[in-house]
Amino acid sequence: MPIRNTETSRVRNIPLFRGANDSAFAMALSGAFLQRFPAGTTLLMEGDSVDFLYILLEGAVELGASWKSKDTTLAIIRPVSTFILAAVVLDSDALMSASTLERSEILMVPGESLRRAMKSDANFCFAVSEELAGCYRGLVRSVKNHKLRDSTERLANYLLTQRARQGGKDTILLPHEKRVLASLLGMTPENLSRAFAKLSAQGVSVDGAQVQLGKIPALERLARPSPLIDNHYAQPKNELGESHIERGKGLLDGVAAL
Amino acid sequence: MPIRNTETSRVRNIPLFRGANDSAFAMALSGAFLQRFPAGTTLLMEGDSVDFLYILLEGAVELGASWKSKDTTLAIIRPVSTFILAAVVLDSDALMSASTLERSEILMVPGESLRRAMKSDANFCFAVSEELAGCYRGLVRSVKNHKLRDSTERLANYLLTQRARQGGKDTILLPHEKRVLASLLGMTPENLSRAFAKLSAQGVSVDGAQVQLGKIPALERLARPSPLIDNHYAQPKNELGESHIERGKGLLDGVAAL
DNA sequence: ACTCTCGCTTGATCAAAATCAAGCGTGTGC
DNA sequence: GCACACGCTTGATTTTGATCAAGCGAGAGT
Repeated sequence: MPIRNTETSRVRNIPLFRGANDSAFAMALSGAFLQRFPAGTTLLMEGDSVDFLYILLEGAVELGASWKSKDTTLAIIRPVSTFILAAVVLDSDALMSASTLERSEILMVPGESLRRAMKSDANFCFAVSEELAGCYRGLVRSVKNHKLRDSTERLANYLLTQRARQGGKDTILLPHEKRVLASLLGMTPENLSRAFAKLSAQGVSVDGAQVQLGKIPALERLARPSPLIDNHYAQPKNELGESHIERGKGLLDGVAAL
Repeated sequence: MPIRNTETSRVRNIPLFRGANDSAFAMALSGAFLQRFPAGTTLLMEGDSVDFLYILLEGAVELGASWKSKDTTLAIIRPVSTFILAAVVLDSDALMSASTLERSEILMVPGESLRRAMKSDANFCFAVSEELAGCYRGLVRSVKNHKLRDSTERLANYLLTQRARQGGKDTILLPHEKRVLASLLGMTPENLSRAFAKLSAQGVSVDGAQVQLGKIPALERLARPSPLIDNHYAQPKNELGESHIERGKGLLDGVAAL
């Protein structure tokens, strides 16, 4: 599918491409095409060779991994963000699988074009480094989240993060099915239910996808959110829910779709 | 401490700098200095602003994190490799603490010089992107390792990875204290002992830092090592034990100091 | 030699999470 | 309407890992 002007300008304005010069931008997008996928489509399996950088324009995609009949969700991508950038830069195989959670619109940029553009424009290349560094830091947060907190604490922090991102109101909307959320938070759906039940002591009440946070102070006391693990300030997100607010000394960064 | 020629040429030859042009290399290292630290020195705490890229030339350093009086080891760095590159690229605060496990020799490169060098030389900047992508993929492996395997499986895979890296012999030497290893593998020292005990069924016997792997096939049956999680082929390592064998289509990559 | 410390192990107990097994409610398709 | 599937919840049970509490053995300092 051909790329329309609207898409081009949307992509031109994401942090990755904003600083690129016109010829590098044109070079990167040469051979790129737009594709639409229904929900539940597998875009990429673990171990596949990666030929394109994916840029999610609409919809949602899940990055996951599996081993010995277990599987887990590593991140959920929301527009506008790129994914599998690291594999593209190294021209190597995918370490994660990717599949659409909703009907999605994805711009597919040939890896070779992207790498050539990087080598032709140091500013663009620097932006790619920044993006990768942001992804890396998002993952560091994720590892800390998993190694240092138990499942109830992870859920409590997830709720507070969503609250911050959804405007600070005391009622939030879970953006995904609970089973997906459970997998993202590293637990079973059963335990997610139980974790919600435990948090009723902190004023949390659930009705479908709606969650009321009744006693924020109590919830914060349990969750102890930390800017070194949680990023409450991301909105446009990349591979790991990473915001580019990160740019700029001292500002908040990173983060954890989880 | 001034930088000697030997150090300069060692650094010049690591993947990060090999492709840089001479002026970018000189620019990056302008203002760099060499420093020696005894074992147990804290180099950096979580949340500190990061002014230097660290390049470990000798010794070993532990990257860790803590929350609510718990702490964990995220990675162990061995020469020659860089660490906290991501924070330097984004000029932001450290998400991990760093401290020496042994007496260490570290080259400290001012962040600002590094960023200027990146912007002046697209090839160098590309190498930084590759390095970051490798770090990122190492962390992805780490997350998979933790979310998909239980502690005994992690230990079994760790042993097989060490075996491969130490030359394939059936006796390996644990490179760190067991308590550090336990933290890296995401368990308590007590449970590490018990995990070793369980693996005696797979022919594993421990004597201090020496570990005999008596029945490799049995151990592999339990461990089910996967190239998408474990990297058996790394030797020179970066922030996450990442090897730059990764470069080059199709070759193995990533990995998991853990 | 003698303690002291320290790293490690072992056992007993406890807490957290996975698993197994129903059941409930809503929406879809027939 | 009715059956069915599906996502979610709840309870019972098992497994896994953490915590608590000794104890062991090697090495350092006195």
